[in-house]
Amino acid sequence: MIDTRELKTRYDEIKKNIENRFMNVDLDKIVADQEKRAALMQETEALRAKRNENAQKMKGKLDPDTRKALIEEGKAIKDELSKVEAEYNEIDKLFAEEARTIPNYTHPDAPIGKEDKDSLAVKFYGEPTKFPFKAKDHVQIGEDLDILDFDNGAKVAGQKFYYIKNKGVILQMALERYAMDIVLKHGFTPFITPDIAKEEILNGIGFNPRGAESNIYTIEGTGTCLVGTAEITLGGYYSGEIIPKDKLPIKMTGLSHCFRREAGGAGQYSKGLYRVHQFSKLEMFIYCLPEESDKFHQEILSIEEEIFQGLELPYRIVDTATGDLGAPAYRKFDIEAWMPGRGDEGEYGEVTSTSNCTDYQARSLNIRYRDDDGKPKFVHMLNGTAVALSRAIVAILENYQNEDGSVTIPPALVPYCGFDRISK
RNA sequence: GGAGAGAUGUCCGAGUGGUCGAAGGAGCCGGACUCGAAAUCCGGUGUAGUGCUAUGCAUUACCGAGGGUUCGAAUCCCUCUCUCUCCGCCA
Repeated sequence: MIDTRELKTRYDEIKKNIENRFMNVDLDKIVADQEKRAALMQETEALRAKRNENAQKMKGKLDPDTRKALIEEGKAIKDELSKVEAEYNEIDKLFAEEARTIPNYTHPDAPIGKEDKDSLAVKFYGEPTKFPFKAKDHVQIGEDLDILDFDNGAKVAGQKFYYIKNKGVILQMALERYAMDIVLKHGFTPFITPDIAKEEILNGIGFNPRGAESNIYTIEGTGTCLVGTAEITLGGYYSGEIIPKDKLPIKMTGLSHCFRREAGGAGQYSKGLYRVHQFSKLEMFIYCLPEESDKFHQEILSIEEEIFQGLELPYRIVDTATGDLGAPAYRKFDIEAWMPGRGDEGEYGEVTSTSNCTDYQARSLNIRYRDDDGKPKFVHMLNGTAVALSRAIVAILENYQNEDGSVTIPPALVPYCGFDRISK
């Protein structure tokens, strides 16, 4: 969440930001509730001070009458306090919920716009792959080669689940290791994280585990959820902690399964592996000093480029429009790889995403560092995809397909695969 | 899964319902001593709020988390989380 003390001092900026993000947040009501809360807080604290004073008076030996009078006074204070406290708790809870709906501030250079198409393509790498034959999509390629099986995935687990088989398995493992090696070269500490996290962590990262539009699977009666990304488990790792300044930046990379409900996510553009309920992903995560987060955001993006350039896949980088930013993100860059089987003649499809969430998540999760003046301050937190295995496989199968139905393995992956082609 | 023990500040650790934001130690910061250092001695040293006559003063909350009992809770009761020990089961 943002710093609610800034609701008044940066009111116009916050209001404008909500408009730019096309969000439905009633800022004036939140400010009014904040004032109500402050008034009730003062009242509560004054009563508590009276209660404490009354209790102090009763420490020593007292004659029975004085003692009785003090107890009566204490009881009266207690009754009044419990009423005021109840009112305060109600408004406090409401205000906290409302404050959480306010999005993060936005980087001044982020393109302003409502939708996906308002996002700005800031870089193109390589030429979209062309074939002298009619290109197939990855579903057809994968099923023909018997490396992907959607039918049995649906039978056993349901719609949008799949099996990976045969050399497809080796391809996925090769990709994992290939990406891991590149990320490690840049000084990240590797993790395999839990695939489950507590709701409070989800909330702190900015995911809403509840509600009809939630993309999160919750596990009935446990207070926990299946993670949609290792961003959650890596970001929760230091929750509640004060990190010594000299430990920063902390760079982590985590492999996890990712589970997403994707309610209403069917259709042409999300077929096959592109949008599924479960996939594996290697995620990068950085905790750093506030003044360094823009720099590290660029570093994550450049590592993502290194991974996709190494695979020799054409892609573009998109600077995400304000209306498409998640609430925690201050700025977000996506890499969209060329996917020849997407749409009629191929299209770019998202394969990575990196966000600078500044101190928005750190404030909710209470993650701080001790500054030179001895005061704890909130760290900045950034995340980025190293490789989302399912989507990377879409891009590889479609770009490296051959007319005979076989798929050439990208040269960078051959040492990891132990073969250079998948054919029938 | 069963039985038991525990969770206190940066760390270790004491704590009989009121004199406890919390003994004692370590660490850290400042000072004295020293040519300098070590040792020693003296002083200081949590976090998050709120109010105001604002580099300060006052006040509230925080002893794993959340409830409860009480005039008053680190201390008593309940629930939960986590850690440790033993048993069972198991890749």
